[in-house]
Amino acid sequence: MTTGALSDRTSRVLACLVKDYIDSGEPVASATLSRRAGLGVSPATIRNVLAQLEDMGYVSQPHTSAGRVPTDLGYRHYVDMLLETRRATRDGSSVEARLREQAGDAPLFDQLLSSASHVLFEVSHHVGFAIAPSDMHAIFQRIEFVPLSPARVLVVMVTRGSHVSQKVIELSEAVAPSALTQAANYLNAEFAGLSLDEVRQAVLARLEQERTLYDELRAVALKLARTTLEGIEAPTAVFIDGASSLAGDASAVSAVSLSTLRTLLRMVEEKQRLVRLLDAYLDGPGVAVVIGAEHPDPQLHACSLVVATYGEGARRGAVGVIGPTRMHYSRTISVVDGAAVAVARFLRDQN
Amino acid sequence: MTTGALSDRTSRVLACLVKDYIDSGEPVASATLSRRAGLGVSPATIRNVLAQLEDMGYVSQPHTSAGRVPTDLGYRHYVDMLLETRRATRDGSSVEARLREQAGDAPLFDQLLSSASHVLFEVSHHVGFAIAPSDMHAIFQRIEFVPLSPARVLVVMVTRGSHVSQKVIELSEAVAPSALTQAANYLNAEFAGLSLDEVRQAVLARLEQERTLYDELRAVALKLARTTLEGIEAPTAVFIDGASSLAGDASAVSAVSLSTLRTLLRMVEEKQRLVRLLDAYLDGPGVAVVIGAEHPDPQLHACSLVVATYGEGARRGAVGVIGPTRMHYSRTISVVDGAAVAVARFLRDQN
DNA sequence: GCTGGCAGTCTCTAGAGGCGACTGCTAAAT
DNA sequence: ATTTAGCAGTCGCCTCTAGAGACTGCCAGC
Repeated sequence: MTTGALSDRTSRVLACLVKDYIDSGEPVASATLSRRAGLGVSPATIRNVLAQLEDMGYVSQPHTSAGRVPTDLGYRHYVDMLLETRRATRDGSSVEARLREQAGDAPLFDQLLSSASHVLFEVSHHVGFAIAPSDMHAIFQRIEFVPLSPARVLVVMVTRGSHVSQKVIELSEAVAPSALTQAANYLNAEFAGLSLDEVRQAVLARLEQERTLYDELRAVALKLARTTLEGIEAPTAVFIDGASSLAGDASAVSAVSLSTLRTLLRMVEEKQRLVRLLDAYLDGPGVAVVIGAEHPDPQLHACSLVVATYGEGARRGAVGVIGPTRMHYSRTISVVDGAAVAVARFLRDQN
Repeated sequence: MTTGALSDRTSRVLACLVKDYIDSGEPVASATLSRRAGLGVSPATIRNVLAQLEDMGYVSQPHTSAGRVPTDLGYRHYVDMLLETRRATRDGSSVEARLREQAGDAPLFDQLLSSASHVLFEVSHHVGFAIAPSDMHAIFQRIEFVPLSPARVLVVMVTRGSHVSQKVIELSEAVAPSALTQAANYLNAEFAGLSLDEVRQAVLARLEQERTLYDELRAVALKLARTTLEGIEAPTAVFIDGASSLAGDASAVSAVSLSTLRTLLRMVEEKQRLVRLLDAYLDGPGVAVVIGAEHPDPQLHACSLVVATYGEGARRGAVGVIGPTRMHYSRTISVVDGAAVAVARFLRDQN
């Protein structure tokens, strides 16, 4: 028997073991499997099968006289089976309905993502998250200058997806409110629709070109734009919900160790960490599952990640769930997939 | 000896006990106090004092043959002493420096508060928070309409303190972009500087008054304003940092129970809960400390709250720290006080 | 009023023993 | 060759016990 292909019976025993362990959280005994797997074989036979599975690394024993527990590889086999059979039977309608109810009819995209993370949390009881496409907010739509004091200006910049960034800039010299308005008009007329990078370059080019500026208005506008774009990064918007569930998990079993808990909480605080973690998995389409030790970060070896992408090309974002390795994969995969489909549809409908 | 006034020696013993317990986390023995209190009396004498303190409810024994642990009342006495002596020796300069470094030179007020919560967390190693004055964002400064599609408009509203609110509204009929611009100009000219409530009322009044509207531009502007102000609440801005430290606390001692942990985490998620909790303590000026069972919420009986207000009158906000009852009060009070002073100064400088 | 000494109380830890839950192995059955 | 039944063996967990250590409370003397 080669590693890749398990016989039908062996595979079935493994699947039953994983399911049982996910439900009970306790090592599964051969007698239990004999009763539940529906194979009509005795515990002794199951024991033989289990011995093979253990040799191949799919299950392990916490101690000599205990039942079997799935290893990460065991989960992997189970999840792959699930993903295989799912292709036919996806049904995210209930998630989509919930999302609609939660987010309202005409949400901002950010609101939709926030709702998505919330729904994922509520349904899965694990930490839910949603990430906007990285270029989401990178297209310049509009700029506005609000005078605060003669030499201080609040800049409000709207980028695609109705995202609003703000910044206060200090001017070297006073600028009249009317000049600010005109500067904004000029910039809006000239640059709307370009990417932030393109705007940046265009602004610098023109400042260079028209070094001897007759038109003082333009000069002010371009300088303001330059200052505004300095150091403004369109940050990837990340929404996370359900951090409080971590405490619940920790009480149930200490399967999720405290250091893991802290890593996750810190991730909630520094959301960029999550983005970095996910970058590696944002390639393929559909639902991906990362289990335990498959994570690069050793602190997350006790966690699994279920993530699905939405959107296409560069405008690709992700939604997903982070929970303990022992999670209800079947339901979680359904839910995450449903959420991704719903978000994708919203995005399509809007364009 | 009456309850209110402890003799000098008794008070000193209590203070020493509290300090020691805060450092060590373990019941303090009479011998230890005899050594450290600097009173030059034998353990037996200390035992007599402790027996009195126990009668009066300032300390308790976890079990018969253990040292003493301060009760909430004991902490209270200690903290009151601290607050008394602090009046002379406040020194928040290091906190202010840190805050400046963290927030940069010309931060938005929201950024300042966010930095404040972060600094409080870093210095105290407990959960730090900062709350903006409730009316902070309630003065209308400017409005802007960005067309998304013929019948959908993104409204960007700037209120005092450079706070930006946004909302998408659906129009019953298409409005030309130029009309939107003019509407914004009109509203900005008419209503800047009024409170949101005043704006709301004024808009309704004018709509009523000029029922037969010649000026279509005005009609559009007022209707847009009405729709915008519907259901827009200037939410109290709350910043919290350091939730991940909770996990650390929980590992150190389970003094902070899991249900408490969950309550706090949920508070981080639903920030309005924190505001509600604090409302009761936002009356007086200066630093307030709420210890253990003094909290109305029984889930927080294991926690203490150190909070200071800044600003005056209705424009009063708060900064503070939430941590276990056994926290380093002396340092925490310093830090919170320093942060409040720094924020207050920033607010004063800006006006 | 303070102090030294002593008996008493309680926790904590380590070790022993019994119980229960499974497995691995072997030998017989299919 | 596969499956099964039975049995011996292993290990975790719980309880019980005993001993050590840490303090206190109280009493008698200063």
